[in-house]
Amino acid sequence: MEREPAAGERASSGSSLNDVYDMPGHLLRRMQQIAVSTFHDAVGDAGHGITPVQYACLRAVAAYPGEDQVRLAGVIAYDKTTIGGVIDRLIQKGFLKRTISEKDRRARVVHLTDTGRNLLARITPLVTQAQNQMLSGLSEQEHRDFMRLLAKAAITANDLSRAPLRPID
Amino acid sequence: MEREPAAGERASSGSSLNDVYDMPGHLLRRMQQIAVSTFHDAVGDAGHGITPVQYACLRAVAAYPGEDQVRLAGVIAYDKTTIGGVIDRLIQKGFLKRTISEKDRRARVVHLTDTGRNLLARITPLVTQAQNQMLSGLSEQEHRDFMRLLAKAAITANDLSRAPLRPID
DNA sequence: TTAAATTAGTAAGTATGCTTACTAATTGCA
DNA sequence: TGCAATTAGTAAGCATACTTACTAATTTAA
Repeated sequence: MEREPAAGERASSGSSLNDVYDMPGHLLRRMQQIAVSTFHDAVGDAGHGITPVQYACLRAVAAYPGEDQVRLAGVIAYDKTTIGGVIDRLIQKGFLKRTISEKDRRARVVHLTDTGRNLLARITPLVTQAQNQMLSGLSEQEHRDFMRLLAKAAITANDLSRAPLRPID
Repeated sequence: MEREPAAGERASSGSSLNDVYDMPGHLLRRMQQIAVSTFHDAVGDAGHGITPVQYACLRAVAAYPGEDQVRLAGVIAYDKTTIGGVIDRLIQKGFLKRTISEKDRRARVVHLTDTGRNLLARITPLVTQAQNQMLSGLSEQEHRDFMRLLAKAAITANDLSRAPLRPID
């Protein structure tokens, strides 16, 4: 009834791409999963239910106040439809405000509220702590090497993603 | 009306964690985004709409045919509620079949169909190609270093995620 | 200068990836 | 043995993260 899988279809214990565990895609998904977990563990109730994506969005608005949604999306490499919903929820929570641009009536420009600014200042140290905890299995030298290679890979592959990073200026 | 952000809240151009771009969480999210894009670009129509997550699930079933959903989830570090939906869609597409376990009537055991096995064999080379393309900005030595550090980080931080890897055996 | 092309944003649809809460089945222990 | 605790799975809810398709506003170019 049930055919056994061919040898090549089984997980190998070798070190080539025969094993899912050796695929960058799998390991990157794992690390992202871990990043989200440690974010929530570290920020906890201090974040009023803020998510990693929402945190990055607040950072982007803090760095570029008064920018429109498309440009903010570019700063952190979000899809424009994604950032719309993220901003909706941050407005709902009282951390952002959105107004129609005076220069271009299609565009909506975004600003932090005082509450949003306070939240950002309050949780940023917790986020930093989570970021370090996530890589605590690496030595300091390994940590530096890893970050360098990760940044290099992300920069050179930037245009391969659907929502590339588009820096302002 | 609008208070300007304090200096510490602006994106710095330095190299510490003051800048979102230097945070592992941001870069890992970026690389995951890139991984998903390159997967779809490489697999294209040959995959019948298969996703990276569905692909990993098929690999897990190929490696461990006849396992139940919880153990399959553990093999690839998926949440058990996530893998339920993934398997639903793979059954819908005709790549998997699910039956009630004879040993434990709570459990559902999963097998590949012939169609699923064929798909897996057909697209695996394309997936491998995508995995390499994603890291094509790194030299061969950097690629090896990166993979070593990525695997080390993922292994040591395994229990920090909500759905840790739980190998069978 | 007006029509075409582009751009900003939203809407609807699908697939992760969690959370909490629940049912049903099994296990363990007093 | 019998009841409590555990376990497998699903359901419902929410937040990314994309896709395609659309409206409205602005730019470009003939």
